[in-house]
Amino acid sequence: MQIVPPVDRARLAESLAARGVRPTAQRLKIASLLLATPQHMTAEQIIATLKQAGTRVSKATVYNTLNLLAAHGFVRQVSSGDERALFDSNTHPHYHFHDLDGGSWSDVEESQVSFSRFPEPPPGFAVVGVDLTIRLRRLANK
Amino acid sequence: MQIVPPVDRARLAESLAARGVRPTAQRLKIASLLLATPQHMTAEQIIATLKQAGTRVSKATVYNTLNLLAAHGFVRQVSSGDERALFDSNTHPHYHFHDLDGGSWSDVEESQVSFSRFPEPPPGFAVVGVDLTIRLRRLANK
DNA sequence: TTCCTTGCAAAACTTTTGCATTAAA
DNA sequence: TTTAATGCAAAAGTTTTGCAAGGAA
Repeated sequence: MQIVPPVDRARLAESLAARGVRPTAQRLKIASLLLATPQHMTAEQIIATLKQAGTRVSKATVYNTLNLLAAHGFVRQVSSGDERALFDSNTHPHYHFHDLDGGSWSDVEESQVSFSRFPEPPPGFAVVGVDLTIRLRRLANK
Repeated sequence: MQIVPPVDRARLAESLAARGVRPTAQRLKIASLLLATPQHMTAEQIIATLKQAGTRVSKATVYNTLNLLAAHGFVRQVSSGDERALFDSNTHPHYHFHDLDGGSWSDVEESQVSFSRFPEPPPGFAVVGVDLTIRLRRLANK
């Protein structure tokens, strides 16, 4: 199995450069892998996937790159509830389903949720984001 | 400053025993500290607070106790978004404000939020919980 | 050249575990 | 006395950092 990310490397390189991020080979590999589809991956999964594809990128570089991509808004870091950080390639506003049995995450489009009542932020504060995670369990099929 | 938790130790001991949890001195100290008011603490904060009050409880015991209390529903573990786990002494259904500048967390009552649109879980799954975190930033006071 | 990035190993952190000792039922 | 909990240190797991070597501007 070969990895052929449907991401335009040239365009990606431009985006990175436009933010002052030097588009190195390693960064392009990591970014195009993660951005290939809307998905959620841990650093470890990225390292494993790259290795499987014959690309060896050091752990330090993967972590540094993920933090860098997150800092510039190319990916979003999600609190997995477990121990390790998840990186989400969908940077549009959206929410999550979290399958507590299988551990997997999937996206819920923003339009699928609306609030008829929502609290005012405390004085002096502004709302800058809303994280909504819907926890799921598999139904017992009897 | 001395710690005098407004928690009835005898009643707390009963609650623990009722769940088959042996109410040891260390467990009562940790639980009464955390349950004194609705609050959010890390394991490290609990260790530090106990130490400041002259009580020395081992790290292992604090972690074990927090996991035990969480398993029995006396506290709830929250994904802090940072690295370390937060333990929330408010076990009623509720949501959170998270001050990204100060790092502090506060509660939002369940009644403060309602949904006029909410997604169906995928087939074969049931919704077992909803985590909502409203991220805040301090307004620039010009 | 000069500055930035990579990779490796080691360090830092948080949390868990093994095991002898101690406390609770 | 029997079973379970504590404390210590060491282990485990994830993420960061220091630094020499390599690559881009």
